[in-house]
Amino acid sequence: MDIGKNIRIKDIAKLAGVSVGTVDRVLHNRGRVSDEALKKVTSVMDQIDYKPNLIARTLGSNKNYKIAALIPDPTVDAYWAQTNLGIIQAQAEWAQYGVTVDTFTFDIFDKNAFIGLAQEVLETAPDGIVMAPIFYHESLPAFELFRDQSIPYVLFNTNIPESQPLGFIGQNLNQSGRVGAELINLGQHESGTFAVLHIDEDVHDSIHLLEKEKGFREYFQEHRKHKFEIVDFILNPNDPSFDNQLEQLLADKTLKGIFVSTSKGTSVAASYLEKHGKRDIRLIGYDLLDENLKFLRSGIIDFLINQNPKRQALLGISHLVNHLMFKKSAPSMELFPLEVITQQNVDSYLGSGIH
Amino acid sequence: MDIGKNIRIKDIAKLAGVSVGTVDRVLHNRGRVSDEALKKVTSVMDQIDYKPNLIARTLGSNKNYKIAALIPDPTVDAYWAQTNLGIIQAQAEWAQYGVTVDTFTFDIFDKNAFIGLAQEVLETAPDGIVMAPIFYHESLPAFELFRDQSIPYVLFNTNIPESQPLGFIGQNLNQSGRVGAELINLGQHESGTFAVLHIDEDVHDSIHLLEKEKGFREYFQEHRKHKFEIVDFILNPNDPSFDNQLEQLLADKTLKGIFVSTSKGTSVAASYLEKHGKRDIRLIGYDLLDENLKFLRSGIIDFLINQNPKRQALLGISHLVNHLMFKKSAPSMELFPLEVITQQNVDSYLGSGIH
DNA sequence: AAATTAAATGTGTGCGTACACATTTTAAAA
DNA sequence: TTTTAAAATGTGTACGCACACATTTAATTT
Repeated sequence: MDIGKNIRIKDIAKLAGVSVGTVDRVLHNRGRVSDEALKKVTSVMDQIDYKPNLIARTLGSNKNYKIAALIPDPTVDAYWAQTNLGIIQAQAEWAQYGVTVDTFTFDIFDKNAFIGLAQEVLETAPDGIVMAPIFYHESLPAFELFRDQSIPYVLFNTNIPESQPLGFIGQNLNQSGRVGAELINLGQHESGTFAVLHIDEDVHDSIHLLEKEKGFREYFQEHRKHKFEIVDFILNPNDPSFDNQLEQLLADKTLKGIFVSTSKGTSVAASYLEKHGKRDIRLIGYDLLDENLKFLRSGIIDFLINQNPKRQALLGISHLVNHLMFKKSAPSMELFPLEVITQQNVDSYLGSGIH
Repeated sequence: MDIGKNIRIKDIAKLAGVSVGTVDRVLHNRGRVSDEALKKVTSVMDQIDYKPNLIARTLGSNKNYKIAALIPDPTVDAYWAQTNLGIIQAQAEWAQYGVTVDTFTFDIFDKNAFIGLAQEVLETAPDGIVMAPIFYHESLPAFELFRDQSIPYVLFNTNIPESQPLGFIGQNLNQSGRVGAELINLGQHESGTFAVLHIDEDVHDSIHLLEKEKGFREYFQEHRKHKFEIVDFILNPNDPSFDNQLEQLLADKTLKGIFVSTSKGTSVAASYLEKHGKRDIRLIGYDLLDENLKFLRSGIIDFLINQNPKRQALLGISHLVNHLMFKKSAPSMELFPLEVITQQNVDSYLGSGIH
């Protein structure tokens, strides 16, 4: 049919017996077209399958887009370091298309500084923003500022749907907790105790963590026949009683497994298990951080659930670029698969570029 | 630095004090340039970071690329049906860029017809080819034909590295078998038997399957402390003794788990386990086929390893388009992660568009 | 009917690259 | 030195779209 040449605006104009200008006005409905001409053009449009050449469109406009990325300081946290890698990769990928990405980092212990940073971002007048809104209350006024300037923003890691972002990239946290529960439960036949550990310097994403715990508990309500107790810890490594609390937990002879809700906490828990020689306690945690990988390979950690922070950032930026540059709209919510990482498949994840 | 305008060929020409034509000749080294001019241009190139505008480049050439996809008949096999979905998605994705994908299907039971099909493909004079070379010997002459016409080809599913394709998309099969072994071994404390089942109408990808088995066995050689026996079956559902062989296997009271190496065979084995009420035997299989999902959800299948045929095809075509249209080269081998699918994370895989 | 204004339509140019072709410079032959 | 060929370099155009601007046509007003 359509082999060889593609249909161009010019072709439509010829078929409709009008000029390309008129076709252009119809296509983008910017008025100033007579009913007669409109009818002629739409009639042609109905018969043929016109697909605008996105390449040509983009070449014409040829704007240099500036994107701002707001993330927690990657130098003090391995999780956000991975996020940063995603930003760097996106930067490299889109540089040829004239996209620049400026990263703005904030201190996860200093909520109040956040809004100031948002202001600072605005002063650079970016064309779009990607951010990880880990401070709920402090993010809301930032969103308002962005909307006032009608700067589109994409969220990742944590969703705040009521802010109506252009898009969200992340995971279903409740389901993530369920996966954790499933993995910890696998092949456990005797009764005993499971522990859920939230290890974090701050409670900054407690909603985040509690959502996982909720899913974890739901799973057991639905699936468990035998009697199992779930104990719950919210631990701060800076708390003087931190060591004590953990040691006490490990002293429990009936302890069968530990589910750690944070990526950083995973390796902390693992080092305790290692120190006490508790290789038989199943440990489930989050993310492919170097520390975690070490413990996964040595068998202390049994499973890691991959949140793929790198890819979250990468896709967030791609989402924005597609919107700005190609005027292409992607689904407003992209939920990543809940990847289960084991000793045997971990390398296949590390090897492949995107994942 | 580089904010605002990007460096264009025109800019380089001005800086070097030559014309754009000369710069063009240097960039694409098509000769006809004096040593002096060459030096001037390369000197400028060393100082600045020129990145050609891929959009403009593509617009200029503006060829309509025709890609041929060679796959087994998707109407008779759910696995290849998924592959076909990937091709269809790629088709939709690239249609706007003037790329057409023609699918050529072959009968997996008729090896001899394959070379004829390859000939047929060549007659349509495609600009590139993606194929799943499941017939090793029959594929070799096809590759030769493609190379004679210098038509680039990308392989997926099965690799034939010695044919030096433009790229390969697939998985590490040995490691895949290891993952299967790891999952089957998880939490098994008593001694017993594990079975490896190759269920397939034909032995067409036996190398494929044996590679998985090799990895499976290697894992046990390295990890198992307790005594476990591995039994091995190569089954053909069309064989009259098929039922008997399977029933006999299930009669073994020490049987702890089954690892099925094929996607289709997975649901076949599952239906037997269901029929005999053997819910305690761990079953590991391949791929998110509808049949398999049913058994995974009902708990007959414990784990599925996702080969992601859809994405393999999708990426294979993208690889080719990037090569042809954007002259961008991707890594020549893309090994997908070995995704472990469970009851609890399966929906997160089905939901997300790409995975 | 002529003049004025508004509406409708058409024309032209730039975006950055690649490539064909025209022009200039240099080297070799007469 | 002039002629001729070859090498080097420069110029112009197409690719498809968007948008600014020029031109034409229709509707009002004088």
